[in-house]
Amino acid sequence: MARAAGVSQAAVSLVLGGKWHGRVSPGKAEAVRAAARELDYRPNPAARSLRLGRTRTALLVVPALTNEFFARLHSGAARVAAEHGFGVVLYPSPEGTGPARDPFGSASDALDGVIASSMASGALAALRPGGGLPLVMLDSDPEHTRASATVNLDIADGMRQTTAHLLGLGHRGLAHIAAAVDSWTFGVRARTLAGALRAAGCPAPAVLPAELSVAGGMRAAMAALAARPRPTALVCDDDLLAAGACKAARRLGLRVPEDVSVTGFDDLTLARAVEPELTTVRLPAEEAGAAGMRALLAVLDSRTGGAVLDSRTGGAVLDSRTGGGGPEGAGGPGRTVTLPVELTVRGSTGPPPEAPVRPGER
Amino acid sequence: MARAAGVSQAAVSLVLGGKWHGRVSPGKAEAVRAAARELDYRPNPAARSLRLGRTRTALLVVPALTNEFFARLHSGAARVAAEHGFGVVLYPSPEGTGPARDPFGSASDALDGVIASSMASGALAALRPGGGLPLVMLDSDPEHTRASATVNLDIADGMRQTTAHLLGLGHRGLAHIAAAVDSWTFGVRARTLAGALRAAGCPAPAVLPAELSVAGGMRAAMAALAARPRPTALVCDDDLLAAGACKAARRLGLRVPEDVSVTGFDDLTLARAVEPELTTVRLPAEEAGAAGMRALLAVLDSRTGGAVLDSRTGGAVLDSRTGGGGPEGAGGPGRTVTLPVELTVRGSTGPPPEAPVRPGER
DNA sequence: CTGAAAGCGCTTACAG
DNA sequence: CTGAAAGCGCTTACAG
Repeated sequence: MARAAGVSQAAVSLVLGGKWHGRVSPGKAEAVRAAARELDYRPNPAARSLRLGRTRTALLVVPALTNEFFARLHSGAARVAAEHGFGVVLYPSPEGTGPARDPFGSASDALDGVIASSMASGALAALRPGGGLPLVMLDSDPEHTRASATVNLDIADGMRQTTAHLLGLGHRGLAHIAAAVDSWTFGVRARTLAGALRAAGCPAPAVLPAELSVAGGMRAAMAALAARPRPTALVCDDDLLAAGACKAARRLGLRVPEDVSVTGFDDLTLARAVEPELTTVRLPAEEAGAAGMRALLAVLDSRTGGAVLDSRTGGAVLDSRTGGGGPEGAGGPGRTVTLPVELTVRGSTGPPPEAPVRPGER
Repeated sequence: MARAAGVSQAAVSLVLGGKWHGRVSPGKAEAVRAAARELDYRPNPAARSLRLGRTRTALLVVPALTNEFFARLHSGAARVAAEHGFGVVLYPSPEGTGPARDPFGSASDALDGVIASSMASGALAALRPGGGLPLVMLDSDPEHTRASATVNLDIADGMRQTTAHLLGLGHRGLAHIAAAVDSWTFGVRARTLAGALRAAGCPAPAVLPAELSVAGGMRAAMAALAARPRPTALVCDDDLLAAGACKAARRLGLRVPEDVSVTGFDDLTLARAVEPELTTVRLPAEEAGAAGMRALLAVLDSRTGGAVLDSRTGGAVLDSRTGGGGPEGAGGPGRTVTLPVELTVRGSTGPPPEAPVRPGER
């Protein structure tokens, strides 16, 4: 551009790249900037990528973007990426929670790194980015060693809060409407619920596997509520399942929460649309996406000696983190960050029938 | 790659590009393919883009991906894109339905084309892709001349079906819970509803603007239901608003549909999660996204003399279209395609109180 | 049919 | 401080 527009040739690169001090005279630099402004010049990213060997592009692998949780996750990741001149490409996964098959076989862009969230257990092996691409795992088993960093939500604590809330209300007979998805995040929910009940001296929960949808939750809850003695609370792995559980109760002539309490997970828009509104664990999805992207950028930065972040932001990645990520921030290579979650109590839970809260028990 | 792996140099390009017949001997061609398989070779897309001047990347501009409608739209567009070796990048728009400010100022990839959906009226002017990038509009004013093609949903027909359904049940006093978003799609809904009621000799509907959310719908519906005579049906621009309207009714001690009927638009997951389930217009969002991408690919193809599609699929774009796009298919340059929509009747509508359906009136 | 070369637009050493 | 050049990995004319 500047060849025609003003002054020299590749001084443009130096000036626009911000590394001209002591290499280009101030007058020339200003001329370059003026010309760039004038022509609305933008460096060709393909040429840039070819030269640099980096693409400023991250792949985000999620089970399904039509799930609001993952849409929020994407939103947070894309925001942070954009702040640093990065793009996000989504693995075009088919509908459903199936794992990605071969994200790297598609004609996608070349990638600088990968962020994968909530993958099914078996899908980890399939994640084989060639050439040692940095991989950040979200909502996944921190023991997975392939990951440069892991950003998790405190799923276990969310389930503990849920259980404590129900036990505090006086419930003893719980059923678990469990997502029929073989992933770490749902495994934690099941184990934590079972463990908390055991610790409280309650009977083990009935476990009803459910397809991850409103209809699936309804079917599983119908079965759960047919058992005798009937459970007084249904702990659902997800708000969709919880909405379905509420429908099942109503269909059976039971009132929520008077006859049966229902809890969810996620705090989707849906949680406040249904009646009664759902008691659910709010998961900071957008923050998780943002933290995941920050962690990836940090890994990239450390591998290139600061080239990733400095070129645009002066390396402020770790300063702009969303609070709550623990004292160490969004996580450097190999680290695991766990974001706190919080139970939001709404109308779908109450004391069990014929068993009012005993004073002193919370 | 093949330099080290097997035979010649740029014969690789010919062979892998599928244009080697009569230019490379069959033996060599096979050797190249074997080597490529062996090394899991993939051409560097940056180099390819630099050379070709095309990036096989489309920008999808939507108000907010956390809205399920747009997530589905994206899903359809991404699927078709992937089938043709294209990528989709999303404009990283902030939450909310605000228009995109400057999709092209970001450090995004270079683009081959743009698909924009449901933009606010004022946002059209801001859509200024440099260099005459092809633009496909979705769910937008077909009069907008900047677009190479337009893919619409038959919003007007959906509203007519809704109105006919309610009038058929005996309703005469309708209120319109209208999304407070200045876009073509919501303008059509308002005009069509008003027109249909006028044509039927009914009073004009009260129009209550509402923020596009459950809470917004609830607030507007509370106001609508405070009017006297009270409307017997609330026509909502969106399922979120409809869910809010149901909550408002319940809060006022009114039953849905016995005391007041409620209709929505979109057929989101939410529509079947609430109780009663929503009567709503199902919008084929994924098909619209797919048709939009097909239209864009067709434009690109015509501009490059077939290079876009032939290289991978033999130009089968227009053959693989989802049915229902009208006799002309997904649309060539400058054309408008309108996808049909269908009212889905569920539990949130019924006869008005004290006005049973008169026999013969549908 | 085969091979050597040009050139897409950048960035970064490398001589002046 | 300035300028001319190399080279990232492709694709496509262009001579043999």
